[in-house]
Amino acid sequence: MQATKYSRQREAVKEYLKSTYSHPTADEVYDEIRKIYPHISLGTVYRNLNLLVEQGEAIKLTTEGGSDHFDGNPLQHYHLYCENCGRVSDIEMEPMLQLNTLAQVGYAGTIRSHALLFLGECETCSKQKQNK
Amino acid sequence: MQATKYSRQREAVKEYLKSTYSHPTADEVYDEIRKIYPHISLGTVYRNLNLLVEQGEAIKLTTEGGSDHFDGNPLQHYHLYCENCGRVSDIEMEPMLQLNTLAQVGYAGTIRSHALLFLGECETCSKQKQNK
DNA sequence: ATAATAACAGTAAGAGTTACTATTATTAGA
DNA sequence: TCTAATAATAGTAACTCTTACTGTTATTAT
Repeated sequence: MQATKYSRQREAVKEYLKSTYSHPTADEVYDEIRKIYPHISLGTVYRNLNLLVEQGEAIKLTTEGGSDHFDGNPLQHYHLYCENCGRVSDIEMEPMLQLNTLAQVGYAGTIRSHALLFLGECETCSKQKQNK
Repeated sequence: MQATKYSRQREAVKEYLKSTYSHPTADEVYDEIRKIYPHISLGTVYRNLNLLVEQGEAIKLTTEGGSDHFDGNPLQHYHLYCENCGRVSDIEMEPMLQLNTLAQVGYAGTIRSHALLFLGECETCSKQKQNK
């Protein structure tokens, strides 16, 4: 089997993800980590992000905005995708596990979980539009 | 301004989308339409799919599975993404508009709508696993 | 019929992500 | 502490999905 070896690059990726609420894309993580490890490669960032997701340390968020976003908080919670700036922010709302049950009624397959993404505008973009 | 001209290719794409529940990807639409118009180009399929979405005739579904899926039923409803085969199927369940309200509580930005995607296994894949 | 132009086919290019390869870092054991 | 095994890396190439470009064709209004 494949033992996981320590690496400072992975540690840096993990630390950064755990320290921010910005839900960065792989590219944004790359830009950030390069401040500490200027020679880190984008592939390493992707590999480690995916590894963290596999290990349950992070979550991958697929949006309509092209690139995936990553969240260092693996506890189930919901997000808003800002249709104006593309940023993702946390929504403070209880997980609605009953949605799975409701969906299962009348569905012949198996519901395992759900991904709920709110669409609209983040605080910053909302305020900017008000000032016009 | 840009008047929309008729085209048989677009009509074929629209007809196919309206006639199926398979939630095809652009590539699957391409394969289907080529049976009638063997020289249609993939770019034409993409252009028309996006046009139909803009016109409110179809919906684009972004999943973790790489390519987007398209649905010719523009009325709000939910879907299941099969984590086994990648197919998308309809979930018969009332739209939960109250989710937007719940999310808006305590969120400083603007909630406009939501995308709810169930994850699990479609009927076919569920049954296959039972038979093992 | 003709002229204007939207849409097309075919192809190239772009974005995001993963795969490959030679080198480096980590780790377990002598 | 040195050594051998090997996981992880950097750098780059390749891949998938999607959009953009260009010369040609189809549609539409006159």
